[in-house]
Amino acid sequence: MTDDRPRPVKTTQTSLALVRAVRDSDGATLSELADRLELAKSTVHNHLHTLIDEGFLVRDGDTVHVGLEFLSFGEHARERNPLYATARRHVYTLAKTTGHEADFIVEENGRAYSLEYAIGEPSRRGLSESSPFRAGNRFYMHNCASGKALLASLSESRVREILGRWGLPATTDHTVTDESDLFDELEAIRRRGYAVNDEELLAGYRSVGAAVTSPDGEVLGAFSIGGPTYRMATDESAIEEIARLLETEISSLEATLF
Amino acid sequence: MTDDRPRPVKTTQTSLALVRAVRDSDGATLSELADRLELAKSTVHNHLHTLIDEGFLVRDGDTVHVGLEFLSFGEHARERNPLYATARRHVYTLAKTTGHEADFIVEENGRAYSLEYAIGEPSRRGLSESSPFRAGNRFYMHNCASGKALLASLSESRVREILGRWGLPATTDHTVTDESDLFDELEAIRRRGYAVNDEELLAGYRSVGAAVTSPDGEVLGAFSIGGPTYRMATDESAIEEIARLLETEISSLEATLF
DNA sequence: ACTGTCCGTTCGAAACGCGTGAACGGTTGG
DNA sequence: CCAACCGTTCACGCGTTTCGAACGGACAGT
Repeated sequence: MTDDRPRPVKTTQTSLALVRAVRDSDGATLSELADRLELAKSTVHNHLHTLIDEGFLVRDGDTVHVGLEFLSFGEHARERNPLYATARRHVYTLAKTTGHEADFIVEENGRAYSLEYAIGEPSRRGLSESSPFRAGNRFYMHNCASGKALLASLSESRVREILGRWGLPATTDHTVTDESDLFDELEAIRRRGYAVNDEELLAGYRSVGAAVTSPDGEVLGAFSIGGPTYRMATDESAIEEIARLLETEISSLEATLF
Repeated sequence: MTDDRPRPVKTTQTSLALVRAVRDSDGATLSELADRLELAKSTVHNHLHTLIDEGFLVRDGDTVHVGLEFLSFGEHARERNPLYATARRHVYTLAKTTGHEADFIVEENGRAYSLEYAIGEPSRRGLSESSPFRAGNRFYMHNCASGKALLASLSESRVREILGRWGLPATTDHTVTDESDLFDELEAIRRRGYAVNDEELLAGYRSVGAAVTSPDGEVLGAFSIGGPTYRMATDESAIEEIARLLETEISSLEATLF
């Protein structure tokens, strides 16, 4: 499934690798990129200029940045999701009522993409302390609460397909990396109705997630509520309370899907 | 300035052309794309599969769509703008208080990109009637209100550079297509403090825009308020009222820039 | 002023890989 | 059961990308 059976277009791949590198380093110079990707400067030069010409990159002096042209495509992809407009509102109310962080994610190509994200009480945070999360973030399915909630609603064959494609990479030492352990947990999630992520994605971050399913049983996405461990209590009752909140919010959304 | 002095990477260009075609047709099949771009099916096949493999396109049966991978880059580009978080709130309040459509745009590479967009009273609209606008939209500078407001705040040389790069294409028969006419209008905009777009972008759409400038005179972006002609009155006083609203909102924002 | 070093840019030459078109297998509908 | 559509595969030849070396400009140290 991972095979590039059709001959991959290498040139496009290097262009995209450049764009990724630019985003990940939050702005980079031509030489930096040539070093990092082990390409000749002239090669990078040509790629950068075509990407700049197309609007996907912007130059600011000697450094290049990700261009706003991406926004048009990103918004397009996001709004293609029929649930986005409503889910968005639910994210805001969840964040506001809990005071924690809330987001709505969907599965695409075996990965979890955050379509909307909100913080409940930014006033509590120092200005320098910004969240590592934002809309558009891509996660693995097995190490975040909403991802696990989604997996629990998918068929076993689909889950195996996804795990086969992406594996179970560990991002902390709490990450579940054993496939049968994960299947056990998915079973528990189905019983409980919600999933918990206890520092499995990011040390010091805890969250609770639950999936949205359409009347005909199709899984549409998942909401999660989370925050730093010092604000998200670990005891059963606190978790339960958040889960209950999620469930009522989700069932009110599901009621509109007739 | 428009020259592709450095050899453009054609392969990347066709990949991007494919992605554009997919977005513009809101999902397309391989054969459609091959027809439209006059490429061999095998060529399109290879491009699509690498783009899918990278997450920038998604396949749904025989049709491909824009992938959520774009969202990550789009959000990155958007949040790189230091004004985005605050401007966003102002867009919402402008939309709410006026009941019209409001947006915040910035200039990049001589084009105007909408960073945030909101509708005041969606309840008035039929569900099928959705706005042609959304965040991420890219406009020419000369035929939208905020674009003209931005041009009016830029140096003449920069304006000439932009017009030289992109021209003054007409999108309706109200579009200003003569360069000296436009310069006259920019002068008027500087006097008045705001710009008006009277069906110059889109027939039946009217809007008012004004620019945000930093304390040291740098132009940071522009807000606009607009709507269908049947809701946006054309008489002087109504326009003036909206302009005044814009100005107070903008000066409250500018006050926070110390 | 001169040198060293960094940046991006240009250019010719060489090989690699992209683009092609024809043929294939699968599915749908007449 | 054939026709028409879809996406897929493959070998071949040309075009493009890639490279490295040389260039010019900006800047800092001496």
